[in-house]
Amino acid sequence: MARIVKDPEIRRTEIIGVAEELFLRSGYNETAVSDIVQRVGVSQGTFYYYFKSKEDILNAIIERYIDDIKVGVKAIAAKDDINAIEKIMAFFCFLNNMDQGKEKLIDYFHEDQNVHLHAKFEKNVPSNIIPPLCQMIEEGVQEDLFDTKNPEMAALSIIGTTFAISHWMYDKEDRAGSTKKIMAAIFDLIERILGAEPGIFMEYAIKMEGAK
Amino acid sequence: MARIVKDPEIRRTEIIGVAEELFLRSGYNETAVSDIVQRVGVSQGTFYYYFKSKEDILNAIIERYIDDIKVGVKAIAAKDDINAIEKIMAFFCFLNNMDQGKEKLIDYFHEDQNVHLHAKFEKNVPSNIIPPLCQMIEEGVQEDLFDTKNPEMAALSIIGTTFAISHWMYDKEDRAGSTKKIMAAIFDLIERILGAEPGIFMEYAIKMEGAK
DNA sequence: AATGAATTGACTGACAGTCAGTCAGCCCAT
DNA sequence: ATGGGCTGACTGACTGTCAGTCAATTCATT
Repeated sequence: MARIVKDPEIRRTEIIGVAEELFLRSGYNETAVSDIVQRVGVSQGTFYYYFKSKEDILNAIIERYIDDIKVGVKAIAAKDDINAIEKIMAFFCFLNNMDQGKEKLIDYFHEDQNVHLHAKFEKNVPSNIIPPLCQMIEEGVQEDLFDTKNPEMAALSIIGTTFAISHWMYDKEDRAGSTKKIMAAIFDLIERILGAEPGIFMEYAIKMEGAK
Repeated sequence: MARIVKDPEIRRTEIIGVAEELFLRSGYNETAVSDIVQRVGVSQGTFYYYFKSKEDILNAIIERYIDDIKVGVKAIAAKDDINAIEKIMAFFCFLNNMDQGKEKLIDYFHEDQNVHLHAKFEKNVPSNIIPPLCQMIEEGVQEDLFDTKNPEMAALSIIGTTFAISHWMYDKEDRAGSTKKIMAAIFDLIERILGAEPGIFMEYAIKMEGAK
């Protein structure tokens, strides 16, 4: 085959991109390293020059997602024109709307073939988003919007609750049904966990809806 | 090899038992089907006579765990000499103390090699324990111990919170440290989620501690 | 020209899964 | 009671696939 040398950075990114596409389309186990290299147009050896194993490239993909999240969340946390409640809401919108080109990440993850990807992702998310979320909560406590002794635990509880509910909704078939009702329930739970005034998140949601 | 015919029920159980042991000891990916059959003393073909794939036997193992949980939880839910708070606490003790012979399941699951097992497990737990947990919560609402409009969401939140915190604790090294403090934090969160009187879970915990 | 980094692709070993065939033990006709 | 037929548990050699290796080769730089 014609031998094309590229900047290692580019090559690496190229391989990751193709791997990601194939993993999401067909699943991690169902995608062979040979499928990846064929599509990139390099040899099997090149793959192993850049990644020490198939698992390794999966980690690299996950890391990219996590980095995207980190950047987005940091940007929200740094804003100074909105209060803690608005930040936490923006944070949720951001997480739920994260996509990978054409489709929502959250949709991909709930396909059964992607348990492995999903598990790795959820295992790594908390350590990266708890700190900024925690910071937002502390901010809210200072602003007297929230009342909690342990912001870290509250942050964990919110993340855990969100994961659990999103899994639950996916296993039910009628998930198209009542997004509104579920949002209300999540807001209610977050308010309780944070010790916020009942109904205040919904108020903000309506206000923000009206604003645009 | 000497040909020994056994009751299919026995054989199946035998194979599942060995597979479980090897998966937990060395991890799912690291255990070959040939390892399993060698140890059971049957041929490769026998394995595939009973299970349609390697993944299939993993599902069977998970199903056994889930069944154990179902039985335990049902027993707690059915008790009529304790109230909803005590039931929920009993439920947590039960989950945390579930073991597989010598060691806690929760410990196994947090070893990195067992992500696959763990992910499958957590994916299947909610649909089985939400209903009875939900029932306990409804009971508590009727007894005026809890105040929530949506017991199902509360149950999900509790499960999600518990998972998130237990993962979090495992990733921190200092987890031996302050079990007491974490328990207090979890109780606080559960009280908030359920709309229970602050501190009431801890009160019960102390009472129960004293009782034995 | 020499050095090292990038690339190749044929190769290996391991493993999941298959399949044609064997055999234990039961049932039933003689 | 006995043996022939039958079923379903069981065998193990075999296949195809795939992750990962490595010696050889080419390209870029100095």
